[in-house]
Amino acid sequence: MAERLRPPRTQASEPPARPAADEMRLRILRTIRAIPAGQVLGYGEVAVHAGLPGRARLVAKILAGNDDPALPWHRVLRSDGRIALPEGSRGWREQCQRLRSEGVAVQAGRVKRVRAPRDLDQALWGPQS
DNA sequence: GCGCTGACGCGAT
DNA sequence: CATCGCGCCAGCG
Repeated sequence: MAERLRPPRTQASEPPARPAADEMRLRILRTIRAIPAGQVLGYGEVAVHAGLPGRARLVAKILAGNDDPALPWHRVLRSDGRIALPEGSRGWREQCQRLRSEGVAVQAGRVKRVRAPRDLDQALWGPQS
């Protein structure tokens, strides 16, 4: 066999998985659809649950271009519990309303967490205690 | 192929 | 506790 024309990628520390664009897209959408009503999740957390750690901005990108009205996009917030959309914008108001209609307490565009900031991973999943 | 952008995250101030 | 700055990562011109 001929030598490898492809220089070896130094596998010092496992290379981050890079699924195809639509694959990532599907995983992210699937994760968001899995968030139960009345609960919320951060962009970064969605990415992690989708098996795509570090792709919080990709999650945002997907949501920005989403057209599916059935997608519970309103259950996705920033890691600090704040709504990501520009305050006062149409989407912002809509998100507040949708969350409240599910029993989520929203104040000043922010969802109250049950735990300390460090436990967001868990807290975001269960704001209802 | 390069550089800029963005519904982000997190530590520092 | 509010802001700022810098890092990350794909998508897109």
